Amino acid sequence: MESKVYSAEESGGPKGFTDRELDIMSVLWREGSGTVVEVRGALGEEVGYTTVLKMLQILEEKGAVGHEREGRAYRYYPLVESVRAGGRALSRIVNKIFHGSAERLLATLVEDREFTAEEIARMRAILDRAKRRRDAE
Amino acid sequence: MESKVYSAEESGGPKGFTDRELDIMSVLWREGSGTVVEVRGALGEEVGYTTVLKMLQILEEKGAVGHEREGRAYRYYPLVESVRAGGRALSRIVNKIFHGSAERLLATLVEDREFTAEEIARMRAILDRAKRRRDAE
DNA sequence: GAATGTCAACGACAATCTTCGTACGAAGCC
DNA sequence: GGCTTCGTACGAAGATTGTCGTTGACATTC
Repeated sequence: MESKVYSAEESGGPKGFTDRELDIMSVLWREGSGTVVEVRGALGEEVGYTTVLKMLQILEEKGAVGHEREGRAYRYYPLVESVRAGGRALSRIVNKIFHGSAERLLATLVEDREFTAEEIARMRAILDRAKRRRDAE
Repeated sequence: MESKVYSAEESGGPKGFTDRELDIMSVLWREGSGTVVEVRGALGEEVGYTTVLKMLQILEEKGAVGHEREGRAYRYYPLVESVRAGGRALSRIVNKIFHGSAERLLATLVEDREFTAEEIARMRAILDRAKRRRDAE
């Protein structure tokens, strides 16, 4: 058997993803894994097969994904969690664009989108939970 | 007199900023404006003068900044608002990383940082305001 | 076993980004 | 006038991204 997941070492710098890279990571996060054909399909087949393959190879070199053999093809898996990537991206935005103010980020977020009453309630619940956690210390 | 602000046309695609570009935009947003020397100073002088100048010229070509003459030097101004850039960056993250769920984004945000009671209160106020605005329609 | 189809690997290519070195012009100084 | 200094403009070099075409290895099918 040979279900080992090959991957490049996740060395020093976990930089952000470019647009195309993010497209591909988004598919892998959503679906859990994917072959080249599957990822390309999820992207609407607007890019060539070899392009998707190349991007996956680049992402693998960066340590963002790994692969294992599945029949004749490779199945790729994300190696960085979406939440961690999201956290880094958010940090960057808060610091560089909103000058460290998460409030301003939230204000922009709620201004740009329409939320249902339920969504707002759940977001409040998230804050309340954070507050209780904070107060408990 | 010649206080006109020269700028490239802000044509179609206002894409995101790369890391270095964001560094520079961040300075301009925070300070309001800056000469090459000032921006470079704010960046800790870790990059060469001509590098900063070049980046500003590229940003100008993209329509992100404009400049006017000040003595012998140029003073650069941001032409895109930080809030708009932030909104675009947030959209990208919500869609590609959090699969469209602003709640999950918020959850990640509050998990990654420590907030004071006041901050949490103000963030709740932001949500309450959004809710009232929503209910009023 | 020859043709066809599937799939990864390799390498090429253009487009950025990021970094500067060098050149060039204008202002001030001696 | 000539020198130095301050500042921009130009262009080049290396790295990375993103796009494929082509090739070659295996399987499948006739």
